[in-house]
Amino acid sequence: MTLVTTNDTNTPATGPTAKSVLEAQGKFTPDIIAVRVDLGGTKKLVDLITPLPEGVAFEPVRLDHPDALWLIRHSSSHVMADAVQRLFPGTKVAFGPATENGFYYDYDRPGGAFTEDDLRRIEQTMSEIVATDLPFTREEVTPAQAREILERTDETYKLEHLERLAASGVQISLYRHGGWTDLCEGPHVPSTRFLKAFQLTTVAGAYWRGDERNPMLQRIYGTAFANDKALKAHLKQIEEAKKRDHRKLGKELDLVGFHPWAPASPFFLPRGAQIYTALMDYVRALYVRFGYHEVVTPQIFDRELFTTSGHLPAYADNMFLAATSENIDEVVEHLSKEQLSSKGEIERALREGIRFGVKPMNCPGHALMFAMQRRSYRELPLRIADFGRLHRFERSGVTQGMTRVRTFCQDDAHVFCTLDQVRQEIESFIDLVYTVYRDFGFSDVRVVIATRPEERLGDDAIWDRAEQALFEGVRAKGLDHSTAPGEGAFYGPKIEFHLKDALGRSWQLGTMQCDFNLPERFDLHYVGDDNSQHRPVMLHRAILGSIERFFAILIEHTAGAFPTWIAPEQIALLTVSEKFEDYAREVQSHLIERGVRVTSDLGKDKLGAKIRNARLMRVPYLAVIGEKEVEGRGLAIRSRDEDKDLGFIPLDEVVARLANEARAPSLRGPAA
RNA sequence: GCUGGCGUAGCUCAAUCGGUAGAGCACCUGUUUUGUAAACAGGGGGUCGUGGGUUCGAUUCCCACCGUCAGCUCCA
Repeated sequence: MTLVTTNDTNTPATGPTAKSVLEAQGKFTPDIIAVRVDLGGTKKLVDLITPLPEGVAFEPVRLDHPDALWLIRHSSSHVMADAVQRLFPGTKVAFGPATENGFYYDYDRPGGAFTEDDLRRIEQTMSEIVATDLPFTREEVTPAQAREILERTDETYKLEHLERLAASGVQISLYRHGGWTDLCEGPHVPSTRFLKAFQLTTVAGAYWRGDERNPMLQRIYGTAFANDKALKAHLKQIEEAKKRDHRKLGKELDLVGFHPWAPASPFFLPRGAQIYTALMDYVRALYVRFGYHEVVTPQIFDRELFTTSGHLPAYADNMFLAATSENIDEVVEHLSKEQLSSKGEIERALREGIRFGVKPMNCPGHALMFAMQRRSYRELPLRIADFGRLHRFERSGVTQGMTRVRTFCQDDAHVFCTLDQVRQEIESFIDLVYTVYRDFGFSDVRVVIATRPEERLGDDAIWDRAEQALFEGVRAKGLDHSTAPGEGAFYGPKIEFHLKDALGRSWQLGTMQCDFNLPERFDLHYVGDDNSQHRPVMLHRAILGSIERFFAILIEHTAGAFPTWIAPEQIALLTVSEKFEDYAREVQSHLIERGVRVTSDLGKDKLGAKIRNARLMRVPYLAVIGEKEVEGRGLAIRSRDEDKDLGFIPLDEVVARLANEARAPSLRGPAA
C-alpha cells in the first residue's frame, strides 16, 4: 500500500489518539505500533500519537504486520538523517521516505559523496541512537512556527517544501526523536527501540525534486525489517536474485555477448540466437491463427518520413541519423554557399541536412505500405506484422543488459481497422497476449492504461475516443488494471502489460496503442461500403515487446532452464566412452532428421564430467550412451525438470516425447 | 546526460604501499577407455580498458576518454 497521511483529508484531526482509545478499551499491547483506518475506501496508516479523524473505525497494526514496515522504514530514515547530521555537520536534508523495499534520505553534503566507509560509520551511529530508546513525538504547528525552526537550522530544502505545503493549506507537523526534528507528516514507530534490524545499502545521486535541472543530492538507500531474521532473509533473497540476473546467465550460458564498439547492442551467440529465433517462430505460428500478415520493410528512410510521422520533431535526440558521403558534400556545399558560420546555424544546417534516418519504429513504414494500394473496407481489419530491427539512441546512463538496448526487434504489428472494429481488436489482442504469457508461465501480469501525455499530437476529442476504447476493451475482458496518467505515447494512449524481473524491477512487455494521429498525418484512407473515402484507425501492438527485453525476463524467470520447446538444445548425447561414438552419431542424425535440437559430447571426458557440463548448460534431457543403450537401440535418459533418471528408453519413445514437448503448450495438438 | 563505484588471460578472481603479473576453470597436446555433477600430466595464452601526463621507470599516481554497474532523469 502507499502511505496516505492524515493531511490528505485536509481536515485537522482533533479526536483522541488510537493509543488512548485502545487503552480505554483495555486492548492496548506494546506490539501495537499503529492503526489502519478506513477513510471511505482508502486505507491509511496512523501512528499512536496522531489524533484520529472523528469517529473513524480502525484496526491495530502490530509489529509483525507487513504494514508495520512502512513505519519502521520511515523512522529508520529519520534516524539515519540524524546520524548523518551528527557525523557530517553542515549536511542538509531533503526528502526521506519509506519505499517498497526500504527507505532513503536525500542529503546535500558540502564535502560531496558518501563512501562505503561513511555508510558503515552512519550505521554505527544509528545503532547508538537506537540503543538510547528515544520516543518519537509529534507536534502540529503553524507554517510560521515551522519556518522559524527550519530557518534556524538552515534547512533550505525543507523550507522550500514547507512553502509548498503552506500554500496548499495542509496541517504542518513536526516529528522529533531526541534532539532531532523533521518536517514530516508521519507516521512513525513509538520509539527507536523498534528499529532493530536495518542496513544501509547504497549511495547514489538523485536530483532535488526529481528534476534534472535541479542540483543533484546524495541519496543513501537502506532497508529495515522488524527483526534481524527478516533482514537476513531479504539480503539472502537479493543474493539469490543476482544469480538469476540475465547478464550473468547470458554470459555463463553462452547466449549473448557485448563489445565496446557496439555499446548497449547485444550479439546473440549461437545458443542465444536459437532462442531468439524460436521466440519469433513461436509468435509467427500464433500470427497464423490470429490472422496477421508478416511484412519486411526498410531500415533507413528519408527524413521526410519521420517529419511526416512526427518522430523527427518530437524525438530527434533519440534517433540515429544516417549521413552518406554524398550527403555530407551537400551539407558542406550549403554551409559555404550560405556562409553559415555561427555555431547555431551550422548545427541547424547539419541536423536538417542529414537526409536519412534509421527507423526507431515500424509504424511510419507501415503507414506508407498501407497507402501503397487502394484499400477496401473488405480488407479490414488489416493486421501487418514486422520483425524489423529498430535503433534508438538511448542515453548512456539508461542502457542495461538486454532490457534497455540501442538496437532491438519487436514482435510488432499494426492493425488498420474501422472505428467500429477497435473494440473487437482490443479484445482479441488481449486473448493473444494471455495465450503467450500462459505458455511461458508468467502469471504476475500487471495491466496499466497510460493516458495522454503533456507533449502530444492531435486534438483532445480524438484522445477522448482513443482512451475510452482502451478502457472499454480492458473492462470487457474483466482485467484488473490501473491508470498511468500522462504516460501514453505522443500519438496515442496505450494498454501496457508489465512483468517483474528477478530483481523485482517491473518491465513493460506487451502493449496496445490506439492511434488516430498517424492515419491523419499520412492521409490514409479506405473505400467504405458507401463507396466513399474513410480514415482507418491504427492500432500499434506488441506481445513480447522487445525480443531482447523479453529474452532477458525469460532468462531470469526460468533461471536459464528454458522449457524444452524454447531451449537451445533439447537433448545432450553423452557417451560413456569413445567406443560408442558411432552409435551416438547415428542417434544424432536420427534426432536431427526428426527436428530435435541435439548436442553431443563424444569426447574423452569421463561421464561424470559430461553430465556436469550438460547440467550447467541446463539442457532439458541428458542421454547417456553406453553398451546397454547400443545393444537395446535406446538411450538412458535423465530429465532436468523432473530431476531424475528415467532409465532406458527406446529411441522412438524418446523422439515421441520430445516431439510433444517441442511445441509451445498452446500449439500442441489435442492428440498430442 | 548526471552522481558514485568498477575495468588484470576466453571466464571467475589474486598480486604489485611505482621496478612490465599469478591461480582455478576453459583451450591445445599426450596418457587414461571411462556408467550419472569435475581423470592425470604437459603446454600455449596478458602492450593489466584506451590515450595523454608525472617519473630513471607506470598495471600501480594524476587527467581525459571508452565500456560497465547502482541510482536519478529518460524510455516514441
